[in-house]
Amino acid sequence: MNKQTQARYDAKATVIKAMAHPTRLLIIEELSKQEHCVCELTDMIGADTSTVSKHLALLKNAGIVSDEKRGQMVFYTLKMPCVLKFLSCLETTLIENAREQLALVG
Amino acid sequence: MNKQTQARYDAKATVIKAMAHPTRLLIIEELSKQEHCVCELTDMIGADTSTVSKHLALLKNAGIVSDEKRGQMVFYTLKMPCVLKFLSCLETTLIENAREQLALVG
DNA sequence: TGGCTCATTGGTAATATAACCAAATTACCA
DNA sequence: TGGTAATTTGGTTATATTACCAATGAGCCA
Repeated sequence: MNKQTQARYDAKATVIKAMAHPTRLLIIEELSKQEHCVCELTDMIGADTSTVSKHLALLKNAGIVSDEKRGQMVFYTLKMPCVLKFLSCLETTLIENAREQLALVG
Repeated sequence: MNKQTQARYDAKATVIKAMAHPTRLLIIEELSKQEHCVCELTDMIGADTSTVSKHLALLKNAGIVSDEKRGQMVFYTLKMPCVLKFLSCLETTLIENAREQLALVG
């Protein structure tokens, strides 16, 4: 395979990998409604602050969210709204898949 | 967090995780053009057959592709066309991100 | 300044992923 | 039936991911 083509697949995979975690999906969906500081997200998620911070750093690195420091707090915003369409398509597909499974069973 | 909500995030993450690999993205894009047998995909990818087979099993398990055996060969088909829209949105975002990076430098 | 809160970074251990080789399975055909 | 090709499965090793704790950095205010 072409080197440039490979690089493009790698770049896309990096972004998708950043989405590929339940906690980070929750973050994305919450940020799609409104911006949040790390502390709010930490409350919602119920994990250690450092864990949440690392998830956010990963999302930021992938270009999915952006951050802004205001006072002591850091607010995160969703930067890539098109991921939402995908997530809703995913939801639909999951429901369909479940229906199929059910049909197989009886 | 709610147990059911958590389960939904897990299910979505599973599908996205299945996409989160350069080789599997290549497979998805190729299958979006037409069905392919494992041997054809193996040629394109240039990895061991067993490696490709495992990538395909993962995609199938996630409900992204489906397979059909015809003779000795197994043909794979894309089952979730909406992933393509997402990939093109991703492409756009990557270009935008690159432009931003460039702007920061020069 | 000193102490408090919010957030990030470093370290470590447990788990998950991914590649290859080897072996097993399935279908075809001489 | 024996042999060959296409796939899958099992095993192993190297690497990546993730969670938590501890320590650090940054901003606020009494």
